Amino acid sequence: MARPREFDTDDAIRNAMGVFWEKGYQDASLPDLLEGMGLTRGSLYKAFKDKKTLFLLVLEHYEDAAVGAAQARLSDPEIPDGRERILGLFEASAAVALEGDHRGCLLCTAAAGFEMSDPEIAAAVQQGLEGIRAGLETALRASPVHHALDDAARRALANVILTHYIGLRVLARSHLPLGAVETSVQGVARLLEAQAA
Amino acid sequence: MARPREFDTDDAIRNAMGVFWEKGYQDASLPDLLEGMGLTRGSLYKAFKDKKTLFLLVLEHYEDAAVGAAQARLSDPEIPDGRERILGLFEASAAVALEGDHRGCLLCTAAAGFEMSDPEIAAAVQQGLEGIRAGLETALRASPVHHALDDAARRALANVILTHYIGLRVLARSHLPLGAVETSVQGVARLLEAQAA
DNA sequence: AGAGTTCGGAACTGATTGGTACAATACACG
DNA sequence: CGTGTATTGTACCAATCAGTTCCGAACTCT
Repeated sequence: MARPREFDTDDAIRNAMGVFWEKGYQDASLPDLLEGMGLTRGSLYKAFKDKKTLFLLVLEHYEDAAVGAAQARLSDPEIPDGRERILGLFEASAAVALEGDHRGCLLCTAAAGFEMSDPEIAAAVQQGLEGIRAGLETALRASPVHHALDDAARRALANVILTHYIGLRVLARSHLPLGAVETSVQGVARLLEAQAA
Repeated sequence: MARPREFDTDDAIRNAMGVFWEKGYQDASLPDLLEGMGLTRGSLYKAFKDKKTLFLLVLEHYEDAAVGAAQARLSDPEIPDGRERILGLFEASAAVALEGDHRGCLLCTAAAGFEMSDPEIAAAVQQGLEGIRAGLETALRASPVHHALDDAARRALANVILTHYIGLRVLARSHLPLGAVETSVQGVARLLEAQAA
């Protein structure tokens, strides 16, 4: 009955994700978003209400895309040993950083920022990180060394690996030449070498 | 020759550290700082030039105080086994978080933020984190299991533990009830259990 | 006591923040 | 081919940002 939208909503969210991913929630200004999304103020506020709502949509999309990809890798049946799936995830994370992609992980960056004082954003970030942890637990179930762990122990180990993942992603973002990114895979290997309790 | 300053510079920096620690560099507004430091705009700019310079002084102070305390713990001769020193550091970090102190680590928060695009801030943060790593290496030298490691292997292990430390501190700040803070000590214990290469 | 300086505090600046109001526009439907 | 409706783009808004200016007050030294 009226004029149709000139842009694709999903495209816009994808582009917004790029901006938020690079700059973080607070440091992505509205002009930044408008340029990255290729639309104007009026369109953005009509379609997405406000900056925070847009960010929540972006987090949702990130969870579908990036977290989903990680989960797929962590449950890949073509790699029978779950330990190798986890190592592969860390290798890939380190590799993109070493290739010059210093965006890190959108969720990890958000977790370190002041925007966590907003309960809705905090809930979305928590959900995403729990998705990664769930993927890690799936992989641990497929590890010959760890599959016999009880639920609590498996969850604890997944938490440890998740902590390591966050540290790696923060360091990847920081541009700091500490060498920790390069040796991160050794670290996870070390975590997985240790025998179950 | 003139009117003396009504505040102590070191006190002011300490108070500024409190504000930056809680809110982060970007999110600490000038009114926040003025209130926390108990002085007015004119005084602040006369004494500290600008916000960034003040933050660099705060980072310096943090390195002396917090990083210094960590290093002291990591080289404490009363704990002969360096592994226990490291575990103690993580226990303490987790404990303050579980007691409700969600400030995390000033350096780790800064490392995850956009302020790292400033080279002076990045350099100061790097120096602080390298201080922590140096402390970890010192402790590893006092570990019966690890003291025979060559320099590269010890440094790699220290990097791994540092990565874990950053992840823990970010999670402590995030308020997320992921359970990773509670089990973090297990994680480091796991890292230290593994035999040397 | 008087001269010389520095400090403290408030008013102000220009830029930028996220968000809104509204008019012009372009399309779908009848 | 017009009418109605949703989108678009621009101009605007108040609030806040870091930083500056300036004058009166307070103190030290002679």
